[in-house]
Amino acid sequence: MDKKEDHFFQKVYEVAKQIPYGRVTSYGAIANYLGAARSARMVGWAMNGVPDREEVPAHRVVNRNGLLTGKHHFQGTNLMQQLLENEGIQVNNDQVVNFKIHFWDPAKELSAP
DNA sequence: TATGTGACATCAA
DNA sequence: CTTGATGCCACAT
Repeated sequence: MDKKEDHFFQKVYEVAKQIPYGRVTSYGAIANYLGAARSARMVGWAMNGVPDREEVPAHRVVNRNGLLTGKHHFQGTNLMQQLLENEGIQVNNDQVVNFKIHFWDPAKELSAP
């Protein structure tokens, strides 16, 4: 029957988990892919509510400017940056270098099955 | 039910 | 150029 469920958060987790290695995306891009372009904030909110069984690489999700706005939510002070650099992504001053080069657009890469 | 909040995005001055 | 303010939607209390 009609079970709405939190398909919003669920979808965010799904998309985030589909982010390929060495790539990054923006909250707005995910929100746009979900059809809630104006709910970019909800994407970040979903990250804050990531269930333990959901392994979501939130460190691969940054804001529109490629700035690691959510790094404060990670353990340590620069864990998010370290994770990104560990994947070959250059980060300078809490900002992703060549962001558009590493940018991964779900609406384009996933582009509807 | 109403109020507050937030890991964004966009515009204006 | 920088800073401020607003909109937005879903969740929490």
